[in-house]
Amino acid sequence: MSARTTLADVAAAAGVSVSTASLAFSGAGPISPATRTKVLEAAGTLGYQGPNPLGRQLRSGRAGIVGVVVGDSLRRSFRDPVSIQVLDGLATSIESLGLGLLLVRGSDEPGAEELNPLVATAAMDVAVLLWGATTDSPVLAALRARGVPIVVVEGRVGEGDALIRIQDRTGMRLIGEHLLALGHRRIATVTLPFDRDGREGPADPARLTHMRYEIARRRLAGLRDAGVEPTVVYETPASLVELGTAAGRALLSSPDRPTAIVAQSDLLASGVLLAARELGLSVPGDVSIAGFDGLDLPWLHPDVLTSVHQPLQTKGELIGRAVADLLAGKKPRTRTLDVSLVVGTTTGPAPV
Amino acid sequence: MSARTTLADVAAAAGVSVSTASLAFSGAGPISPATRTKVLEAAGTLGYQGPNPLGRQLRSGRAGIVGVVVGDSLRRSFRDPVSIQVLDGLATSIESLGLGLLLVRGSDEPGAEELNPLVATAAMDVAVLLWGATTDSPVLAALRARGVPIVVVEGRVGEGDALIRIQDRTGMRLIGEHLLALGHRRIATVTLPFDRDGREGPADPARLTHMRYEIARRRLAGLRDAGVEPTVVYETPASLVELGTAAGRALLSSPDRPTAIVAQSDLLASGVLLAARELGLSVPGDVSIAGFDGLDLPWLHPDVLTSVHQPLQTKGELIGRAVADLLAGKKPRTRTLDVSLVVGTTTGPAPV
DNA sequence: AGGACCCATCAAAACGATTCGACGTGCTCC
DNA sequence: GGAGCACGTCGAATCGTTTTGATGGGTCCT
Repeated sequence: MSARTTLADVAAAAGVSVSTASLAFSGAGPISPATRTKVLEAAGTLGYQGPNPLGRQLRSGRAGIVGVVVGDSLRRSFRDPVSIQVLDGLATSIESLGLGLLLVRGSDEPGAEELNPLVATAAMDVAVLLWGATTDSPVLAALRARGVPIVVVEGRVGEGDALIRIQDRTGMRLIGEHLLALGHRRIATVTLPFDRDGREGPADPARLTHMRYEIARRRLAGLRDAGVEPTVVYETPASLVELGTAAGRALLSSPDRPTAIVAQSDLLASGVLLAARELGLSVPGDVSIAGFDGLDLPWLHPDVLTSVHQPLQTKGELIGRAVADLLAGKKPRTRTLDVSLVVGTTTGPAPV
Repeated sequence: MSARTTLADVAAAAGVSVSTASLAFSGAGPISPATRTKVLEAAGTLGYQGPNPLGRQLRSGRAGIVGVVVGDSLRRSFRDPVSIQVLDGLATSIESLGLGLLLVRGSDEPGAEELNPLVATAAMDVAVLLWGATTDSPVLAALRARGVPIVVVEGRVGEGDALIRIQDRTGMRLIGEHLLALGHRRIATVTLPFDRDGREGPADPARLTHMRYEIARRRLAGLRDAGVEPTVVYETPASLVELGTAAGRALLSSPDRPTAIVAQSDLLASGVLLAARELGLSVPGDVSIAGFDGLDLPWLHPDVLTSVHQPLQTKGELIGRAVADLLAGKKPRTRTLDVSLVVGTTTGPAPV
């Protein structure tokens, strides 16, 4: 018990060489069933639990680990069911590849104050940047310097990184067209953060010109693609219900109240919906509300959000496939997933 | 680029021995500032990004990784904010120890159909079983066979495992006393799963006798400690809002409607609350509702659940400390965290 | 001036496995 | 009956680092 039993011990006990014992476990290479069972029996009596992963890893040069870099606080990152579902798909996907999932907090502050040392030192064969990596992210730089292959999700991709994303611009265009067809003309939008400075409130034109995060930018552009010019672009610092509620209160109690509000996430949209209920407004009678992501939010009952569904589970699996491709030495590619508009109970004809 | 540069290369370039180069990086042992910078410069020009973790790990015998075993599906496990917050606390805590967090799916089906191979093969220095491990869990058995030190959270502990838990029995007693003091006599309870068979609905006495999961058992016992004998014990297969709603509908539309409902989690309680609203019942006028965990649920606005607060973040940190202790070779202990009753807007005097 | 230290450096031995090439067998085929 | 072949086994090298014990030169003390 004190000194862990090693493959050499097992080999000695079984009366074979270390290499043969190794073959008995790995199954690679020819070995007679007789010796194989002999080795396995010896392992059994010695309480040997299979080859030490550390030794195997060093020799093979592979850690068997995929580093998943999430936002600086897990609590904040995982408060959004979107992340969870993607992570779930990813986990099952890479598990079937025999890989483990290392969770790495990684602030992408370009000030590079203090980079999580794990990013630089932890053993990982591939890294997945789960949200909106920006090109100036120090995490990205550190990983690239280490030569770790990178999969970026919904961000801006650098040379040689794989990218997985959805058609969010198209999705938003669909919502815009849907609302226009219903006769809406005064449409406001509640957006995801433009930048990491935590700004909250209506964005002035100047702020709209340089948006750091791709997601907010693309989704806003999608709305414009439909020909919708939002009366107000209300920015939030995170995708949280309470921030949606705050935005909803502000937008819905203004004198020139919009007839429709499009939020860039379902969590924000549900906040807006709660604000509308709170103000005694009928949805969609007085105001239509649409979101993005296609989450299942039971506590919104009996309402069902009109939203753009993205295949979150599939997204995770696709990330897993990208990981496998990179490990196999294939060239990194960009894959874009389809989305679909699903009309719920929260959008209807514009009030006359 | 093809063959990764190694410490030996750096040493050669700097004109020193490998051991000296190692010292330059690790900082252990004496080394002159001059040679140190010389080595670091050589590393810089060669693009060497510090010692290969795999080599270091093999030599030191430590992977620098804590395996966190969660339920069989991340999506289901992390749907509850409770888990997220604990994980967040744990992540920051072990990060400060310089350790990484390996997420491992682990079904604890005692049938042992197919154990996640990661449990048996992945490199980890300590394992944390995040929810309600039962003593017959094959995951537990596999880890113990490997000789991996184990921290169990809210489960039944085996010999030699550390255990972190909260005073949930006391917490439930507090809720029971609170309701009794308000004059409630017909009190029903909505519970977490007793077992993993997915049963849903009122539990008959037979079922109450063998409850596999500690949490449900202890929380139910706490209510009884207060002298409350629930009129109905409504079991749910998971801590989900919609299951709470279903339970609430059933309990609140029955002829001998209870005047108070205690749920074993805030998510369940909020579901019950939604059901009450749906049925047009006044809370707490017609029925009082209490939960457990102390979550911040903004979408319940303007209601605030009466609940027992448990220090989730602290819990995560405490798990981290237990991990550190085990790594330092200290003897595993059991730590129990305090809880406190926080009265919200959802409980009031029993209707006359 | 000589001996006792001390400090920086180095060589070599782990750490635990995988894998390549070599080496015997025992068999088949001509 | 001899040459060739396939199969199973083994020895040795290798992965990249850390760490221990030894070595050498310099400094300080007596």
